[in-house]
Formats: sequence, C-alpha cells, structure tokens
Amino acid sequence: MTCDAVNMSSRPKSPHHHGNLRVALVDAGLAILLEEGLGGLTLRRAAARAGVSHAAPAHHFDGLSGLMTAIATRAYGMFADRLAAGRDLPAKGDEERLLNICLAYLDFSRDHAGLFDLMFVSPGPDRDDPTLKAAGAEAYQILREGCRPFAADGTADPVVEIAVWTMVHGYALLGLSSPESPKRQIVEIPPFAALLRRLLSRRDHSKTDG
Amino acid sequence: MTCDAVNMSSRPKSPHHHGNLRVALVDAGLAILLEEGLGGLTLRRAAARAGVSHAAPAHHFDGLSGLMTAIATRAYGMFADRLAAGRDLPAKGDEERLLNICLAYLDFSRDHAGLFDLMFVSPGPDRDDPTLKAAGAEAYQILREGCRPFAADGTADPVVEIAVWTMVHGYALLGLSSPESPKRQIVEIPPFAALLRRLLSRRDHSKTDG
DNA sequence: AGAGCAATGTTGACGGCGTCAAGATGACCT
DNA sequence: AGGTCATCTTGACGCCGTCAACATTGCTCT
Repeated sequence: MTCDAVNMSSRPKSPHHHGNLRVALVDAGLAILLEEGLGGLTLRRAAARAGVSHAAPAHHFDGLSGLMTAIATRAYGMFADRLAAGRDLPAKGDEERLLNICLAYLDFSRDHAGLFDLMFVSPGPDRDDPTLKAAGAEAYQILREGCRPFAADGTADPVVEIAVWTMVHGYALLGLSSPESPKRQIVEIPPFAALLRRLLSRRDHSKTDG
Repeated sequence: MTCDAVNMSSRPKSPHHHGNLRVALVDAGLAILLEEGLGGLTLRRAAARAGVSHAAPAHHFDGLSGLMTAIATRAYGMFADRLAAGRDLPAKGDEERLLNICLAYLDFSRDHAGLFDLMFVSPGPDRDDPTLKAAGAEAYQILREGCRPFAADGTADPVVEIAVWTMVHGYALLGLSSPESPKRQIVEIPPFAALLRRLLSRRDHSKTDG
C-alpha cells in the first residue's frame, strides 16, 4: 500500500519524501498551463515549480505523457464543473439551458486555453487511460443530458448529441469565440446561439436575429 | 531515395547552392508529415532529408515557425484541391454536393492527419502570414459555395456557413471519422451525413434513419 | 530493536531539438 | 581579376525527455 493521501499541510523539512509529490506536480503543471499555456508545460519546469529535481517526476508518472494524463484528468474535472455551472444557470427553457452549457464550453476553451489544448489538442496525454476516459465521459454526460429534451425518442439521440458536440467543439477550436478571431476577415461570425438555434429548429421559424 | 528535389533548375554538382533549397525543404517537410505525422517534423530532419546541414534552413525560413508556415500554405492548396474534387463529384442535388465537400474534408483529415494537424492544430505556423491566410481562405471558399444554396437570402448566410464548418471541423478533430474512434465507447457516432441533414432540415420529418 | 528493503529524491550523462555566431564556398557583377 | 553577397557548413549553447547510478528515508519483518 502506498503512503499517499497524507499530510500536505505539515510538510517535514526532509530533503526527500516531499509529502505528496504526485499531487504537487499536477498542481504545478496546472498552474503552468493556466499561466503560460501548453507550450510552457515541461517535465523539468513542473518539477522545479514543485521544488524538486528534474528527474523526480519519473517516480510518480510515466514520463511527460503520464504527467499530462494526470493533469488532463484533473482538467476534465474542472471542465465538468464549469459545464454543470452552466447547466444550473437560470434558464427559460430547454434550449436556453443547452445554450448555457455550450457557452460554458466555449468560455472554458477561451479562458483556460492551456487546459483545453492539453485535453483535446495535445498528443501528450494517453487517451486510453481509464481514469482520463472516465473524466472525459463524465463531462460529456452533462452535454448529453442537455441534449436529451431534443431527442426524437425522448431518451437519447446520437445525432443531436454529436451534432451539438461537434459544432461547439469546432466553434471552440476554430477560435471563433474570441472577439479578435482572424477568421472574421473572411466571414462574419455569428454568435453560437444562432448556430444552435439553426440546428435545433425543426420547423420553419420566420423570426431571425440580426 | 532519388535526388528529385529539383528537376527544373538542376544544379547537382556543387556542394553549396542547392538549387532551390526552399522548395526542397517544403517537399521534405511535407513528406515527413505524410509519413510520420506532426511529431516527426523537425527543422533538422527536414534539412537532413533535403541533404543539407542542420542550419541551412535558417537562410530560407524564419526558423521552424517559418518552415511550418510554408508547408501549411502548400498543405492548404492540397486541401483545397481535395475539397474541389468532392464538389465536382456527381451529385443529385445541393445537399449531396455539400455533403461530398464535407466528406472530402473528413477524408483529408483522416488520410493526411499530419498535414491537417499542421494546418489547424499546431501552434507552429504563423497564422497572420498573408500567404497562409490566403491559402486558407481559398479552401474556405469552396465550403462556402457549397453552402450557398442553403442560405436564407440566396447569397451568403454566415449562420449556415459557420454551422457547417464548425460541425465538420469538430467531427474531424474529435476523430469521429475514424471507424476505431474511442469515442464510440461513450456514444454511438452517427455518420456525418445524418448530422448535416439534421442541420439543413428546416421542417419536421418524422422518419429517422439508422 | 535492528536489519533489510522498497519508495523516493538527487546528480550526472546522453542524444535531440531550435537557434545563433563565425567561417567557408561558389555565383554573379563590374 | 577582384569584390561582394547569398548560401551552406561547422560548432556551440541552453533546454528538453530520459536513463542510470547513487543517497536517503521510513516502513516492515524477524
């Protein structure tokens, strides 16, 4: 049995046995991602930030890929929290609730681009890791539940789910949620709400927004 | 491997003055991307593949970023060719034609993942480069034209354009176009045609396909 | 309690990377 | 012919991930 989950408040001054270096390294990596983005994340820098030598992480993670996997797992938890917060916002109906979830998705991708890149873009994390997959599935469930009212059968409609997911994900990765997106030079970028409304509308609606 | 870098202006004998090293380096980088993906692309390896020393590219490109920009520009040209080929396939109507463009988009992202990653994922290329932006806009025009029949006004509808673009882009980047996508464990992935039909349908149709 | 040992962290080294500086070489111009 | 400049080479630097060897800690077993 390992000696994890022990005192991290009272840290002995011993040069060895940091206390809970595994957690500290994930914290350090998370901070680096938030401050400098994916390009700043390095095994050696995370180790330095945790106050430990450059080779220490090797005893806790399977190389940089392992550290990235652990960080991405934590990041998915933060992501799921943000999606849940969007879901729990006051909404007038099902469509507005789903929109709030999607907007939380886009806010996260813009405000925590480093985390988002690690989660979805970087080839570093081991995407077959069961813990990481579970964290990702948990976040996806929130989006899925938001789509449920729009399913044909009332339970689950993969077409709606995947259509919403791909659209919000593409919107995020194309950088369209940033007001200064360079894409605006070749096309006027509508707000995401307009895209979602267009996708969810099943009958002719004459009212259009500006 | 044959020395096929330059055939139009061949100067094979001199150790210096390669002939057209700039083109040869882009060719080499393109080949690396096709064979090994984005992770294999390196300034030194592209130089070695072109038969020059590791520092030679510095005289033709602004570092790795500059080489990536040049490669991405060429890749956008190949991408636009594929989209145009999809557009020119025989189609029964406007929706099938747009679908063929989108399928070409997805095929390219799957078959040339290295190029696709460089174009859309890697932070390397300088996305403000005018040549690169022009190449990207040219490819986008093909998708835009395919969307034109579905515009409300008949000319251009940013909502339709962006909705289709984000959906196909998200579908590509989530890896959903690969039959062995791990996402299939958490959700049944419908074919892209179903997503597109759902997006373009403006009136109730009760029949759903499998 | 004391021995042994696994866990944990350190130092040092290796090769690969991007990048810069300085030198060599060949083409072109006057 | 001589000069000049673009082009390419060599070598070096620091950073990176990773491995090997070593030191220290603290638990466990007898």
